[in-house]
Amino acid sequence: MSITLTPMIQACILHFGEMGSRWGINRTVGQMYALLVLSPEPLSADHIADTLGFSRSNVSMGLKELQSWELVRLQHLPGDRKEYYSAPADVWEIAKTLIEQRRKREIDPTLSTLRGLLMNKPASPDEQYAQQRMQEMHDLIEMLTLWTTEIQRLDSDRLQKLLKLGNSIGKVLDMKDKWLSTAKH
Amino acid sequence: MSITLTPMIQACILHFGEMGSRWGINRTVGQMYALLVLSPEPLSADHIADTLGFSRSNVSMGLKELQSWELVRLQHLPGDRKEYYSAPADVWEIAKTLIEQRRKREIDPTLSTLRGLLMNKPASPDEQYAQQRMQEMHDLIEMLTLWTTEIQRLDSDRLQKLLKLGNSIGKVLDMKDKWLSTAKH
DNA sequence: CTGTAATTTCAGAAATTACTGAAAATTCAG
DNA sequence: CTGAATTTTCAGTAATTTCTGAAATTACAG
Repeated sequence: MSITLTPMIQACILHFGEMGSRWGINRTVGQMYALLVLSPEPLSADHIADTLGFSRSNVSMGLKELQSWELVRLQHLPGDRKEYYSAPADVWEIAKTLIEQRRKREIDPTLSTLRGLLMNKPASPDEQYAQQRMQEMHDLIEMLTLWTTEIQRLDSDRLQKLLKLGNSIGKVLDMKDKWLSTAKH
Repeated sequence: MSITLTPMIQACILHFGEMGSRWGINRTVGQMYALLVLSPEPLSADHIADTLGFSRSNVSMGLKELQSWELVRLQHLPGDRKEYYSAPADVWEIAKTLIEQRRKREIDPTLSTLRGLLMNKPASPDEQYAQQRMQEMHDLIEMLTLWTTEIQRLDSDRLQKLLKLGNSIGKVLDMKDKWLSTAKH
């Protein structure tokens, strides 16, 4: 039989449900996903509903949402008509998906909204000032986005190495620093 | 008189209210902050309430929340008994504060929860697998946190330069890459 | 002090979001 | 096809979150 909720696993699921809800993700959907991530085997919707004590329909909607985020894979087990769901086995894979989806849904629209507003000629000193701030926001967001895009290119192996190197990331940034100060622009 | 809501400014405020609510920030609080950021002058709570059409008490609570996030400064204008609020003039400053606060409120507790759970000896294969995933999550979050900590050290000027250099950030990461592949660990 | 201006608190109303059960739709073995 | 197993939809309810107005508190000029 599939995964059981020991107190330890339960605690983890509750925590991530809570965290999810602080980041705009429905608490029960967060719990469902935590369960999937912690489970060594794919789970059926029924099993999720039973384990977490949610209605079957709630689980159905939650899974639909997780699919729209591309966070779960759907698979059929041979000789079983039920559908089974699983999360990627690689945490970094999950994080990358989250970042990517969040960009598509929130960052990109924000950037294009800002660009749209910045097309207008300022009609007052207030608007002129406001546009200044909008430009700054736009540029900052765009830069941070570029940055994370680069980081997302790293595969898990590469990341693993970085992980082991620990915070010598500092050194990397020092290098960048040095390079920056000599670059002429 | 203080800032007026032209359609352009209004649109920006509405957008950020909407975005805020997707990231766990109350819509009206998001709007209040957008207004403060876009305003060249500090604003009184009354002015915010009038401009955005919120009740005075809602504004009071919103400002209290923004203060708890350390996102606004409170100041008194000479010869006026009212309190005036303003956002930092520097967008990067704002972003850094947001990151820092979010870390304090969500990331740190998550890391220590995970560490706590990882202290327990696994009592079943399920728990053993679950702990493996928890360890991976912990390490990934810790690493990304270290990373952003480094980035947060950059001051606005430094960032400005990076901004102007555009996406040659790619080059920086290539350098890191090269360095990584030669490093022996 | 006193009185007025300003701010905060908080109980309840309003709005939003989440969840459920029943019914509809889909899937697929036979 | 048929019908049982499974999943989805959705209208209504429950729960949560947000917002307000009235009252309480605080701040301070005179």
